[in-house]
Amino acid sequence: MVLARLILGLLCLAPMTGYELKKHFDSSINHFWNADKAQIYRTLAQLVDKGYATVTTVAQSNYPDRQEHHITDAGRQALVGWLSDGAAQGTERDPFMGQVFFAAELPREDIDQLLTERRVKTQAVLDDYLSQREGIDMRAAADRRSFLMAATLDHAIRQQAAELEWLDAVMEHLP
Amino acid sequence: MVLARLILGLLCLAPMTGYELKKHFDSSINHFWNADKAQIYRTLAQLVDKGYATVTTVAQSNYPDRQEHHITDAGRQALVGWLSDGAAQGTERDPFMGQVFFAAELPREDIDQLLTERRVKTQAVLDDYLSQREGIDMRAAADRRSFLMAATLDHAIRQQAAELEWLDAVMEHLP
DNA sequence: AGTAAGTGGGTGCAAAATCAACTAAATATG
DNA sequence: CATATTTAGTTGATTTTGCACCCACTTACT
Repeated sequence: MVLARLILGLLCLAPMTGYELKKHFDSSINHFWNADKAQIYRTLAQLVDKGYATVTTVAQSNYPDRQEHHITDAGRQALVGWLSDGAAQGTERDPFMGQVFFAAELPREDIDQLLTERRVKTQAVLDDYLSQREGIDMRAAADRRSFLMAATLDHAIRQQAAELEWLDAVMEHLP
Repeated sequence: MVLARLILGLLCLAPMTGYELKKHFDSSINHFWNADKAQIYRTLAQLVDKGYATVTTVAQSNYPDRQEHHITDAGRQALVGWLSDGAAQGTERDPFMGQVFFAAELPREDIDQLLTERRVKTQAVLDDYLSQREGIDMRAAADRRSFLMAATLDHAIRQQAAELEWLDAVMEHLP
């Protein structure tokens, strides 16, 4: 359901193929959502037969035909409906915290390793987000759309930074 | 998969019924995972027929029989295997950030309302976490197990606090 | 006396998500 | 020249999750 709305959101910015949607998910949406391509294509099909999008086949000289998906007015309404229906509350879900919660089953050095490993990964994710942000933040304050999109990336950056601080605190005080 | 490990982790602390597991999820695990009770009972059944747990029916005078689930050695090994298999990296997934990402489709006052509403909810979640922490932090530094369990709650608290700061920043600078 | 909430355990079903493979041509890289 | 990678989309099988319902009995509330 959320995926359907996110796809509508992207189609609202520009008509797109499933393939392009997948690339957007991998590049700009990845900090708060991701999706398997099979799931994207199937959701796209659902959107079409609900009347939220239409398809037009665009032939290309060298590459396969593009199945361009265009949002309809009904689709735009559905999107706005979702946005107006109140702030969503996603259920927290982090397998790593589960590992930490039960990490006492491991010997001390393995716990340290677990935390260190996560620290490396978190730092890598943070670096990725920071480099993503470099491309946008100059004109981000300009229009509202860009500002809000950049803001979600900032959120992810803050979350990763907070996690690094937490990891350091845990590693320092672990008895 | 993750749910199965979390259940094993809880069974590792003490033998339990599905009902008790659900209560643990709702009270102490909720800041990083939650689970439907149907899902818990089914996963429990899977654990039993994989040989990771055994059931013993304990009759009670007044209340229904308890199907007490005990972790086996194989179960303990599976748990430790998961913990040793490297730090998990959960895929970020927050529908609210999706709403923010596309919020420019809404008129300005609706955006403010969306953010304000989320702020209220986030504050409520934070308050809940803070009150949960009050019951544990005195002896939390004592043994490693309690420390690690409390640490995951601290993580959730930091995340919620970071989100509040972010929300305030967004509301202040939104063009 | 009647209703709610708690204890304990389930079933059925439908969405949603994941994994893996398969098609098929073009272009880039070694 | 051979092997990836990119473009574009599809199918099948399986797992995970969520929601709604059902049983039966007990204690607490009003």
